[in-house]
Amino acid sequence: MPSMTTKTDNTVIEVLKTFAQYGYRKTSMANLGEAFGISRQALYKRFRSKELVFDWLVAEINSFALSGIQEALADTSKTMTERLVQGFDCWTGRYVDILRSSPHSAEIMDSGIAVARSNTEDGTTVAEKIRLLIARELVIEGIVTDLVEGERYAFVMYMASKGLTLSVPDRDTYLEKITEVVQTVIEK
Amino acid sequence: MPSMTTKTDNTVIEVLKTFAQYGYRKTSMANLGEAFGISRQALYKRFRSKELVFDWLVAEINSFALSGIQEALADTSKTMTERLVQGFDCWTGRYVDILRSSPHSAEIMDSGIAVARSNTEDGTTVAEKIRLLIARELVIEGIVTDLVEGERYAFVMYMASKGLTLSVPDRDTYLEKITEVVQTVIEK
DNA sequence: AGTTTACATTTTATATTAAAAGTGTCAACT
DNA sequence: AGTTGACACTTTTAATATAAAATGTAAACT
Repeated sequence: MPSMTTKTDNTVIEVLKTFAQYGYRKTSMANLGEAFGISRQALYKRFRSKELVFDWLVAEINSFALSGIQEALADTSKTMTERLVQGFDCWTGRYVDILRSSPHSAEIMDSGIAVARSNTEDGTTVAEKIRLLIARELVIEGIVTDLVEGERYAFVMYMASKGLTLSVPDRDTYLEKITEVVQTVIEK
Repeated sequence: MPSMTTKTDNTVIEVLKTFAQYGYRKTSMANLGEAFGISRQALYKRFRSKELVFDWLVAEINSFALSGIQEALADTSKTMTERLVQGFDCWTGRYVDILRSSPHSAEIMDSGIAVARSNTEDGTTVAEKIRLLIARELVIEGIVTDLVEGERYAFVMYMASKGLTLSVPDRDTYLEKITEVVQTVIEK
């Protein structure tokens, strides 16, 4: 797991837990203050509204995913499968327990996805960015011959990862199954 | 598309549409009667309750998926990719438009999945049955060397299909993307 | 950067009703 | 197999008022 990005991360997890527990609508600024470990009024000095807290959360999750994938792919001491599994864990896996144990997961995911759609400066989504990173690494490692093929591989793994989040009961099972997926796709 | 199974199918689609439109809870026996093209009282002569209508719907969808996959895989005049795509369309693709246009899709899918979990005589789920059918065909076609590998391939495609249903706006896009997935997994 | 108390305002939650809609089952009829 | 109209009963919804909670901002203070 990435270490540079894990500093501010406890609050991210706490805030996500809060939204997951109450659902977006019923989460109050007081609840969120608790998640941040500060008072409601202090939270208002950081964020003018609940919506901005949520936007911040999505941005944090996306930036953690992006840097997590980059770190994971860069660790050439590990096998490609291990690197990809770690990357997918940073991207989605680490939230499986929180989201699966909540009845509001669908709502939270939906809102998150809506925000994440037009989230980067250059107009591309985070998912597209990550897919390109994976594709490049697959080319470098000689697993595929060109970027187009690499993006197809990344696409299949990403979609399977999405499907897994619906089927899997916890993060451990997610990691087990995403490993199977990655192996099946890249080890030929 | 399979023809033998398409006879009773219009009502299946209408009933699914009805549940998707109103949500399970707010769907009344009168609504369902309309979907069947009969009166409410006549519907009571076929099903004692709404729950039994829903169970019937799930059973119909599962049996259509199973026979659809079997028919699709049996058509050796087509390429393996075409056969698998047609199979996945019978399994999930054909419901994408209905479910995506409904705000109650998650609710309906959840209930459906719950029923489908313990649905076949031999204790296995429909998904497991279909995965085995695909695995067998992949072995026969020489795409994989053994059943275990075939099941892994089928698992990846199934999970990617699940992920697609969350990402894709309509059935046409689903078909386009599932084709890409199948090609990437089986054409090596 | 944070705390607490305080405030006017808006937004939800709760409780009580009466009206409406849905349930499940008749019988008589096509 | 289906229709319609009717039935007693239960569940949902709608309307209303009141209480409770959350919002957003401020000031004085650590």
